[in-house]
Amino acid sequence: MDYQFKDIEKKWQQFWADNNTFKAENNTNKPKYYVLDMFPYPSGAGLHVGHPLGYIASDIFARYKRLKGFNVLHPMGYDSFGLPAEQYAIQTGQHPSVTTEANIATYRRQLDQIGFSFDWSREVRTSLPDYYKWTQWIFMQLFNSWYNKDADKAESVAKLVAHFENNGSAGINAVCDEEILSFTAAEWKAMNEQDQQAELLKYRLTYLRESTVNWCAALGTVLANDEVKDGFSERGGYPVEQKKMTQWSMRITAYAQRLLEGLDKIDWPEPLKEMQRNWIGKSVGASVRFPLDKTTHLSQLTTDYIEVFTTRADTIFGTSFLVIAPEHELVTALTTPEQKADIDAYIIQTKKKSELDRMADTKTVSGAFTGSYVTNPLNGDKIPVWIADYVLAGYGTGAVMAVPSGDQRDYLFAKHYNLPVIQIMDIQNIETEADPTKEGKYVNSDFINGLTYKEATAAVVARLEEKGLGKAKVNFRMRDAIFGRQRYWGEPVPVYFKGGLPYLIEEKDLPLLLPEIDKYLPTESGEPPLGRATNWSYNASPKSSPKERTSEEADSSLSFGEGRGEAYAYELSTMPGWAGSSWYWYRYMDAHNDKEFASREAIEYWRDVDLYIGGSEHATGHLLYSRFWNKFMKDIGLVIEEEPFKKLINQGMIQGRSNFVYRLIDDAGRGTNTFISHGLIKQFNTSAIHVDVGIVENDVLNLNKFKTFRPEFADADFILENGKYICGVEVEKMSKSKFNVVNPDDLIERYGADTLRMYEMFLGPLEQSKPWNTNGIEGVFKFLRKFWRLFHDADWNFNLSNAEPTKAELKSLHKIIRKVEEDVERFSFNTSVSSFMIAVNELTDLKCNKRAILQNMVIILEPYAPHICEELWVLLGNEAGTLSYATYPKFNPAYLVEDEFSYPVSFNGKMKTNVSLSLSLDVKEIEEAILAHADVQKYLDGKTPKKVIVVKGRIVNLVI
RNA sequence: GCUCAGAUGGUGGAACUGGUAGACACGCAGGACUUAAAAUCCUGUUCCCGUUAAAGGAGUGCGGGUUCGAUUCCCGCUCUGAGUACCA
Repeated sequence: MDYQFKDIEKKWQQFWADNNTFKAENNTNKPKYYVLDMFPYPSGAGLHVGHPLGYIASDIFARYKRLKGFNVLHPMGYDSFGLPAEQYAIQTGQHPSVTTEANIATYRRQLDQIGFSFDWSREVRTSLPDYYKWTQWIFMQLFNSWYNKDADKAESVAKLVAHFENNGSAGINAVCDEEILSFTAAEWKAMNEQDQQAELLKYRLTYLRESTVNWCAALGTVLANDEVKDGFSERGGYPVEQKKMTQWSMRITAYAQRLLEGLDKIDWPEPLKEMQRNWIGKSVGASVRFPLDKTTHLSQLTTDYIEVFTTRADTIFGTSFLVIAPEHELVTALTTPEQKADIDAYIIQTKKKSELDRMADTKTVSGAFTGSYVTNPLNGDKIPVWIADYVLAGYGTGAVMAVPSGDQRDYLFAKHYNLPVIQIMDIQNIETEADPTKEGKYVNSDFINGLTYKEATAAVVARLEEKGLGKAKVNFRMRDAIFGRQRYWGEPVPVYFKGGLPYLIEEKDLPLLLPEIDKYLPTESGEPPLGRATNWSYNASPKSSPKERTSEEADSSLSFGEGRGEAYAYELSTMPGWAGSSWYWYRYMDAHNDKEFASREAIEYWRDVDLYIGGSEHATGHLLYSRFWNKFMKDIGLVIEEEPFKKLINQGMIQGRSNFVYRLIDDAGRGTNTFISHGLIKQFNTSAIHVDVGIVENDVLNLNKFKTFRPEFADADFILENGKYICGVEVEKMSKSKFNVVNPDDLIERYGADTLRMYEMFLGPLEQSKPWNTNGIEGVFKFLRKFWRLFHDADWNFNLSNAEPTKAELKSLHKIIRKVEEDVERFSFNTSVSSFMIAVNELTDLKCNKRAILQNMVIILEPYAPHICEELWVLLGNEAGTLSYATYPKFNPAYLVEDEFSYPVSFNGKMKTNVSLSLSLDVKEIEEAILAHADVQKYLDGKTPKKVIVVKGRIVNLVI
């Protein structure tokens, strides 16, 4: 039989499913290997050819490792809480769980037909109660922990309380809110329960705090910084504004330094690490206190100084004014009566500016003088205090010392408002712009005059510390992560409120189920959708989704919780999208455990992810939060490894490749029904129209299909070139409206899954972004047919010989063994596809039909094209289902050694000739034989070369 | 603006630590088989000059450098893509 991919693929997919062929064991003597994909959000659109790219790569690697004798964990699941299902629910009333189930079914069908070796028995879905039970449980652990800076790790709040009871707040060095109280043990014990809880909340790793959030009115929720792009929501592109709200936050900043340091120990792409480093944004500098000038001031001030953060403490003598953010807490107190009108007007003007305006408008200088002064802490100079919106309230202390000679923004501000510009370096050129140089010696700088940058910085910081007016300080750009969303379709926060303070529900009551509600919209009073819930309940039986829950199961219902305003009520916001994905790789280790998130034994065996493949778009979201939760879980002894993902590969984005037809425009400017081939459009007035890539092959339009593409094209005319209509091409995002979505189902229907898998790899380097182009897929399909043919005779009978392989056949085999091993280990899958083609071409030329060669070929090819290989494996007489655990053939270099070798000979680096010699020669003999050769003599033309260079015993260069 | 990645035939791409640039595939051209088409197979295919064949020259975005030898290393520039943005 010819290669019948449809029958073969269906048969083996069924076999793998029926026999749990890829089920991973938690107890074996084999070494473990954990290959993880970023699990998908099951969207309604299903998979396009870009989605499986990373999954195919990881599947090849997982299958390869299995053949190499590893116990491989290669699971898949769904990140199934998310906005689109909820948006759909608002529009249609369809419960999000129903939409989600349907989408998952589509995803599963599409994934199955590509032939992945996933262990589906470990599937997870973040929206199921038996999963989010543990997401809630981890939230509770975070709530019950604080960060001890002295131990540099998270510790339990119980320990903190014990310390308070014995020693008061003294001796605690914590990452916490700024306005903590200081108290003795006796004072602590004298506090009432409510005050104690309020104080503890300032230490907890997940805590409630009023903060400025990114509010998206259209989505009715807050968004994390990484969910906002250019002032618009990443999902949906709605405007986002700043708003003060009381929100759950995660104290990720406690881990800033460890998140930064950990990057040096993991094998991730450098650009991705760089993105995380920038996001964490460590800057080393000093905080400096500028004492307020009491002669100008103003009784309501509660502080004696303004604190700034600077990375250039050495420039302090160049400070000619101070700028604080318009939102700074001291603004009102600092404003003198004469300046009040100016300041108020400026604040109103700033508030009106949207985030977008502020960004578009970075060149305009604006600000206002408060009327107050501070003094320079080192020389007592009187310095005016201004407000301006180029200073951000959220970074550092929200105040800067302005050094116009060294900072361009300060320079422009000083020029605009006629403030002094003080030169501080002898070689500084400040005629037209600021010069931030660190070269040269200081001038106009008191006791650091004449020093260099290095000496000066240390001297200034030392003097500030001596005076108690400053100290060296490290600042991070990263903010604590907002952890609440005003949405329905997410994990309920396992918290209720009493007296306005949050308390955890009891662990034994987990999970707190997502209640049913009548409408998926905020309440009339503006509460999140969960404000509508009247039937909160605990403890669903495993596997049930909210929709499937029966009334008996819900009989532990509690009927309070109308809203946060009640004396005793549930939290109404839900967790953000990243909650469920921040620990899911541990659940795969022990997916059905209902006692723990994963058993200790499972965690000790699997430990961490050896290889993680996914897109770089998660660099500052999922990948950062996961590292954060992992470090926390390690601190409290839940897991073993400091970093969760040892090696990470980013697969590139697959872009769309759009095709265009060109409609002729008539003299009146109207579109006609005549279409011009792409090569001829310069001669006509045309307009480009997207055309479905499905009716175009190799950029040639199928005219008949085009006529049925849309009714108005039914009687289209064409102006052709060489009898063909050639379409235009452009690379764009893959999207339905551009008619450039290529569906894997169609390709599998036409060429089969093995061809699709190999073609996706053949397309180019895994990590590189590239447009999808189906044009070359035939080549891979032909290759698989040739491979099939190697095992069959002219009448399609399976026909192999047991004869001894020839030397040439063994050479072909061992070349490919070595090549594929090298390629897979360095994730260069595209080049190994080419090497397979070369090997099969060679074996075809040799008319090879030797069992000893071809059985090994089947094993090597299995990771790439598993279906055809399974089929051939059984035809070879092996038991079905044993291929995945066959022994990978061992490379033997002896087969590649040749008797004679053709030495390329170059003259002054330019290739001129080849000389065939016996391989047994040593370097000296090669030199002599080369020089004696007639062709070489001809090129030398009587001259003697100055030098003869033999490289790696293979290449010869003569220097004349 | 800053940071990072990249630029190789008509196209996707290969060349691993500096050592025969263009593997492999698509496309294209020609041929075989066929009544014909499809399928399959064979040959050619970087550019220029030339041709019966040969021989020669140029060539990895641009300009320099190091080296016997550079797609690869160094310096400067152009362009493209990604991330980030008043971060003090």
